[in-house]
Amino acid sequence: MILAEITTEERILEAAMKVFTRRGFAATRTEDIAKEAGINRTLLHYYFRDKQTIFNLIFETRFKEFFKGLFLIFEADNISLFDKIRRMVDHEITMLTKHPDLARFIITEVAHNPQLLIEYGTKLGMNPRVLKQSFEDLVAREVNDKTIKPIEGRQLLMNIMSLCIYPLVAKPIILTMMNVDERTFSQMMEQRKEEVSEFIINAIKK
Amino acid sequence: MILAEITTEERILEAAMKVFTRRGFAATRTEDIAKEAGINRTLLHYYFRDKQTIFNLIFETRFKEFFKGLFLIFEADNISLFDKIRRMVDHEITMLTKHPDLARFIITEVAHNPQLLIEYGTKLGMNPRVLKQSFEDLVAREVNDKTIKPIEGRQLLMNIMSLCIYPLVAKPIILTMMNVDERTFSQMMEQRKEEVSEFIINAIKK
DNA sequence: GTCTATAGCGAGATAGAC
DNA sequence: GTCTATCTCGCTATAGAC
Repeated sequence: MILAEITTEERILEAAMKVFTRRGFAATRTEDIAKEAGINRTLLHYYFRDKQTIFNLIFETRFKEFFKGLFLIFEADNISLFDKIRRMVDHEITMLTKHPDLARFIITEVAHNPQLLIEYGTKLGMNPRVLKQSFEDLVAREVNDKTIKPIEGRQLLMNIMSLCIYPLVAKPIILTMMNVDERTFSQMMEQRKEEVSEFIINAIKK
Repeated sequence: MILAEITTEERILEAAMKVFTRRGFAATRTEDIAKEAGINRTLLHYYFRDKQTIFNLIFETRFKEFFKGLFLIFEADNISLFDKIRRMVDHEITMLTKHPDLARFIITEVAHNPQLLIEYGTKLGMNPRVLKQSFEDLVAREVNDKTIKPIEGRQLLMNIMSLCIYPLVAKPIILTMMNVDERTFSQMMEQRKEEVSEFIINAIKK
């Protein structure tokens, strides 16, 4: 039974993850977290000092989840641009489909407090400029070799991220506007894993 | 001097627009709005009953701003698919560059309360399904005529919206990650007005 | 219409019993 | 470790003077 034990601490973190990610810091009440965890609100303060402490733990975890896989693909060597795009698209859509509120959470919290991005980015050893540069250089080489149409690396990068991330960020709007249910939406995202890569490659190949 | 008069009521609405759009309902304090307007907090309650009342007024205005132009383009007849795409892209990027926090505001508030989309959509006489259908039919015809590669209308629509809206939604992240200043960012968005249309058209044309 | 003062309440945090 | 009771504070909203 020891393996099956879920400690109160874990229950709190699990619940805080759900609630913070769905509602954001400002709209979350500690009472919501306690209810979600099925525990008394006081226990939050016993295990973690205060709301902000719990939030910081959650944010770090989710921040890592959001960025880490992408940065690994950035760093990967000896991969063609097209394959890199395919990997990025597949990874982003797969990850965000599993965690539909994650992108909106990271974006809104960073918008409210841009310092978070610098702080946790540094903490995780990310150096955005270097990594972005590696992608931009790869694109520049392909443009120079005339294997793809002229495009700035940073514009292409924005296009890739947009096509993967936006549908999940805007999911609540899309569900209503397109009148689809959760199941159909999942199928559409599944379909995008293939189609978006090809869409991008068709857009840039000569 | 009468024309130059700005009433207290207008000042409050102007301030509320800024603060709500930047911070969202939950993170906004009425004190923030009062400070931004340069007035006493009590006056908010004199002119408008409470925080929620002000928010509703602001949300309706901003909701209209976000959706209206797009729906007019949807409805426009006798325009080729490619031209419709060009118009949508130009309109969305122009509008969102002017109001950089608007998309994030609409998305997060709707995510917290999906009923808003139905309520205000109906109020403004939008019927998303019909309008989306008109676009999907147009795409289906072009696919059928073999003038463009096979693609579902709703996937194409998502791609268009993604490429226009995401960079503005994620602006706070992009500024840091790409190490660009406000001015450079504006230039990048200006550049996108042309490039995104061509990117999409290249992706789907035969 | 605009201000000061204050009521009222919701939410975070703590004390202390068990 | 977990609970009940309570303190405190910040924020919304209102009363009432001017």
